[in-house]
Amino acid sequence: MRVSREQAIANREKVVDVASALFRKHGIDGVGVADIMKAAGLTHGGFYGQFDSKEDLAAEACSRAVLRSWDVWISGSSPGGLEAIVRNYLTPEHRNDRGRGCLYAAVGSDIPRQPRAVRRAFTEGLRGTIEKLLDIMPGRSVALRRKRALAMMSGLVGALILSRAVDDPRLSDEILEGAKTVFSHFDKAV
Amino acid sequence: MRVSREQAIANREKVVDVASALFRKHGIDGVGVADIMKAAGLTHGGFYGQFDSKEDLAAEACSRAVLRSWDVWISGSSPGGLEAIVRNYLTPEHRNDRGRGCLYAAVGSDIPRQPRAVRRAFTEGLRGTIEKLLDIMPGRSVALRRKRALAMMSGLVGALILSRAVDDPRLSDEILEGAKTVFSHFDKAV
DNA sequence: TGTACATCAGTGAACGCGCGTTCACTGATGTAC
DNA sequence: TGTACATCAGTGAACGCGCGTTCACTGATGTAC
Repeated sequence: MRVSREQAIANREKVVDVASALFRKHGIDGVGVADIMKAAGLTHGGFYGQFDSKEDLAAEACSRAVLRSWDVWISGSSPGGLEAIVRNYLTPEHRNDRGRGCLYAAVGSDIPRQPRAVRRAFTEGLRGTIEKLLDIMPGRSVALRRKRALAMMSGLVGALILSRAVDDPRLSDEILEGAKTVFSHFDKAV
Repeated sequence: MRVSREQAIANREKVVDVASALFRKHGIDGVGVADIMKAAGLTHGGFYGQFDSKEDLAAEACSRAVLRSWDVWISGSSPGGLEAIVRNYLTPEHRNDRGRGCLYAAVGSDIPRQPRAVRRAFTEGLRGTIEKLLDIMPGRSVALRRKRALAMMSGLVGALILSRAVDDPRLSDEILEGAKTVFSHFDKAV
């Protein structure tokens, strides 16, 4: 059943989109090629006509996941600056919606075990996000602003990961609240 | 080949120890029961004489991983207080040695996908660590000290996860350094 | 203390299952005349 | 514009493999006399 060239391109896009959500929700090793293709409305056999391997798709899906989340938050939180980013990032909604949330928090501790291409995609995404955070970070020198950007990134990602890992909803909320309070104006220290 | 009762108990301990390291190094879903038993010097068939399931072992191994890392760091960093904990936690050695490092950073983003018993073990471990961090955290009120403890925990775990995920050694070192600088005296803010 | 037997920790083959990947095939699309 | 054929996106069965788990078995340990 051949389809038109545009349809084939649209199908490929759909697969990457669906994969970018499923990988974040269930982990890269937690979803199969067949699951992804099924969620995209296709059968698994056609996968290797579009991608070299699952690893190939994972790298592309990671790049896209970064673009679809962080880039939007940073420009979308623009008027409020850093405080607005912290407020938008550390919400119960973000915690509960892994599939559309931050890639770094969703698969962070899996990445060291992933193949090179996936790690590279993650790294380049993170590098870009840090760069953008640096642009709006206050501080006397670039070096200090960069340190703050890296620390803030760590704090946000860590808080989201722990709030998702924890089994107790009260502790989970507390983690989000604590991190929100502290990181909202942690740039006044140091 | 029956062994003595003490030997059997020692073997079980060995399995939990080995599992606690392998789970941190390769992820809970990244090591098989056979791998663990082999590393403990046994064959995989005997596993179910000692444990109900892989999940059962994973929960026990997580509890042990917490006791063998955080409890030691907190009491071991005692004279230097918080600053010493930050300094000891955010080192290249800790980043490079996942098997003997912090459980929260090693498997944090996998935990939401783990069975209930494993999540509970993680949660109770984290709750205890937070409590101990709270005891040495400065601040006017308990509520503030608790918020700081939660935020510091998030910052440390997030920084270690990102420094491990990243493919570029320079960026990785930078993350550790940035977080160390900021979190060493972030309690002076807020 | 020594012997005879029951117990049970550990062995290794086997199971069912889901995974990533391959492949012969199908039939609508794209192209050449 | 219409027809005949080549192309190739997508199908679904099949592959080899590793996983968690089960089970009949082994033989040293523990126990009863």
